Amino acid sequence: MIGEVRVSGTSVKDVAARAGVSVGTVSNVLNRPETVPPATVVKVRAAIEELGFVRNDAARQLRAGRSRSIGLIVLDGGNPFFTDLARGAELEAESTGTAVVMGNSDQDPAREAHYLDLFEEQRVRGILISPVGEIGERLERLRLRGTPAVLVDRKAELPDFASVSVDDVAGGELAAEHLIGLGRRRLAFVGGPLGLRQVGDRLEGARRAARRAGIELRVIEIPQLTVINGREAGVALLRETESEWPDAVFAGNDLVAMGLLQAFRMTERIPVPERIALVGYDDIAFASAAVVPITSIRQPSELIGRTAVELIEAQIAGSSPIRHVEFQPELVVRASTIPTFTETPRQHGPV
Amino acid sequence: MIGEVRVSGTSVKDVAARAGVSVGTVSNVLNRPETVPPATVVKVRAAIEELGFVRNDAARQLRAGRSRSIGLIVLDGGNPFFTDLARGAELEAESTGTAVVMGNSDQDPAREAHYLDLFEEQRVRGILISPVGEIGERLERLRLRGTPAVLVDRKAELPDFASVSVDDVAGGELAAEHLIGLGRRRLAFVGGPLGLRQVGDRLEGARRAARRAGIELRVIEIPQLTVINGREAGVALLRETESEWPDAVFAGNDLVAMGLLQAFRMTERIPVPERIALVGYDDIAFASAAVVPITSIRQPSELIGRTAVELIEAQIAGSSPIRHVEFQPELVVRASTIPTFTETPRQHGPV
DNA sequence: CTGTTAGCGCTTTCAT
DNA sequence: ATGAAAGCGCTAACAG
Repeated sequence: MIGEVRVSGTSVKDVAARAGVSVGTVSNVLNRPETVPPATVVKVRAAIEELGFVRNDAARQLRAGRSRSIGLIVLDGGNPFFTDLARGAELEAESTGTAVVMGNSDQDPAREAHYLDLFEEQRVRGILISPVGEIGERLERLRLRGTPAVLVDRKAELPDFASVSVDDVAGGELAAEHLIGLGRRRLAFVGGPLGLRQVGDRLEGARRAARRAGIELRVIEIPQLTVINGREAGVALLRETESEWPDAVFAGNDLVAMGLLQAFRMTERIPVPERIALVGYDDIAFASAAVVPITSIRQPSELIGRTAVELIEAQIAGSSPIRHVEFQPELVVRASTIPTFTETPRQHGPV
Repeated sequence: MIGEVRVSGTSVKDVAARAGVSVGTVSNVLNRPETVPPATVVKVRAAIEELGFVRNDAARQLRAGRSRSIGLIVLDGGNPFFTDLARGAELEAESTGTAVVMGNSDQDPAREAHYLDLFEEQRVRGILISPVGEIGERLERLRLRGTPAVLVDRKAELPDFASVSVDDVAGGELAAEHLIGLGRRRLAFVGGPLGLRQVGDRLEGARRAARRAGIELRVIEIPQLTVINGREAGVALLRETESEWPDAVFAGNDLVAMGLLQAFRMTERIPVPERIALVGYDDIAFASAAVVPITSIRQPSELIGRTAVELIEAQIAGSSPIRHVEFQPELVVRASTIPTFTETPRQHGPV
C-alpha cells in the first residue's frame, strides 16, 4: 500500500562513508567541486546518487545564519497587480539563486503580523511588504535584528526606509483630470478603505483636480478593493434617483471598476461611458478585456517587484545609495471613457 | 546612516541567562507554557521581550526533521484558477499551523524540477503539484525518502498516488455538447500544448461529443494557455477566408477564451456568439466580466486546493483510506454562447 | 519543577 | 588534497 518510507534521510556522513572519504570532502564536492580532484568528485557524486542523498536545507541555513529566500507580503493575493509584482520580484531574485515566498495579508493586520513573524523566524534575507497600516516601528526593530525590509507600492514615511512606490496622488489627478477634460461634472470616487495609503492618495489626487476645476467629488467608501464590493457599490448607487447619479466614476482599482461595470451593465442597463464614464487603477491585463475595456492608470507592477528586490540586495550589501524609488503612473485610455475609442490590448506583459 | 545592526541574533541561551533560568525552561515556555509556573513564564517572556528574541526556525526544523510548510507547484501563477486553488490550500493548511509556499513552473520542466529539488531540500511536509509532464517516478522517489505528494488538477496514473482532479474529459464533452446542442456544426478547439494532460483530456471529451454528433472538430494548437496565445490564434483564424471559419470555438481555458474574444471583437468585428460561439474553461472570476461574458466549465478550484492539503495530511498520518478524489465539472452558461442570455455574475468566490 | 546534555546535518577552519 | 572536530540554535530526554 504505502511502500517503504525511510524516515530519517541519509546525511553527508552516510555519503562520506559510502564514498570512502570524509564529510568535509563531501561538503566540498557539494559547494566547491573545483577544489576537489575529478576522480574524487565522481566517486562522491556516485555515492550521492546511489544513496538518494538530498541536502538538508535547514541544517545549511542554521549554519549560514540566513536563508536564501526573500519574503513578500501583499495586500491581495488575488489581485493581478500583486501577482505581476511578485513575478517581477521572482525574476530578479532568481538571478542570485534566491527564492521569493509570498504571503497574503488580505488587508488584515493580524495576518500581516503573522507573516512578519514567520519570515523573521525563517531568517529571510529581506522582506518586501505592502503594509496594511503603520508598521514603521515594527520594520525598524526588524532591521535592527538583521532583516532588511523594503516597502512596496507605498512611500516610506520614515527617513531611512527603502521603498518602491508609485505616485498615487499624481495617479489620482491623472484620472480625475481625464474625466473632467471629457466634460464630466459629477464625479464620484469609489474605493476603500480610505485609511489605506494608496486609496487615500488616489482620492487626494482626484480631490485636487476636482478643486482646481471647481467641481464636486463625491466619495463612496467600500470596505475592500474587490470586484464584489465594487458591484455592490454600483448596485447601491443605481438605486438612487437618476438625477443623483454621477456622470463619471473613478474606481480605487481595476477590480472595483470591473465590479461597477458589472452593476451598470447587468442590474440596469446604464451605458458606459455615455451615461457614466469609468476609470480604474493598476491596468491589470483583464481591464482591457472587460465588457467595456477599462481606462486605467498603469503602474509598472513587474518593475516595482524587480526594483524592490534590488533594494533589498543593496541593503544587504550595505552599499546602498538609493533608498527610495518612486515611479510615475500613466493614463491608459480605453472605451470606458471614450465611446468610440478603439479597444487596444495591453502592450506589454505576458498575458 | 543604516543604524546598528546586530549581526548574530540572540538565542535561547541569552534569554535563559537574562531570565536567570535554563535553556530547557525557555524552550518549555516557548512550546509548553502550561508546564511552567506562571511566575517563571512571566520572567522568561519579559527577557524575550527585552532582548528582542526571535526563534530560529532553521534550528527548530533541523531538530524536528521536517518543516511546517507544504510546497505547491503550479503551471501558471498568473492564472486565477491556480490562485484560487492556492487560497483553498492555504485556508486548509492554516488550521494546522502549516504554511503553503508556491512555486510557478510556468510549464517548464526545468523550473518544475527546480522547485521539486528546492522543496525536498526544505523537507516540506508534502508537495502539491500540477505537473508538466510525467513525473510519477520522481514523485515515487520523493515519497520513498519521506516527502508525500499529491497531484492536483490531474489524475494519478500510478496506482498508489494521491490526486485531486476534475474529470476533464467530461468537461470537454459538456462544452462540445452545449455548442452542438445550440446547432453549431463547425467546431474548433483552441488550446495547447496538447501533450498537457488537462488540455488533451478536454480535447478528447470534445472529440467524443463531436463524433457522437457526426460532426468535425478542428484542432488549433497553441504553445500555452494564455491570453496572448489565444489572441494570436484568433487573429490567425480570422485571416482565413470566412467560409473556413468555425461557428463555435471551445477554448482550452478562460484565458485563451478571453484572448480569442479580444481578437474577434477588436481586430475585426465578429459578433459573439452570433457568428462564432465561444466556451472557455475554469470559470475564473474574470470570465463573467469579459467583453462578452464567457460561458465556461467550472472547476471547484478552492475545493481542489483544500482537498489536496487534506490528502497530504492523511498521508502523513498514515491513515489514508482515500487515495484519489475526482470532482465533476459544471457548465456555466453565459452570453458568449446564448445571445440573449442575461449576464450573471459568478455566484460564489470572493471576487 | 528546572537544569544539563546530546544531537539534528551541515559547513568550515585547522591540521595533517 | 583530505580528515577531524567544533558549533550554528533548538528541543526533548533524563536527572536531579
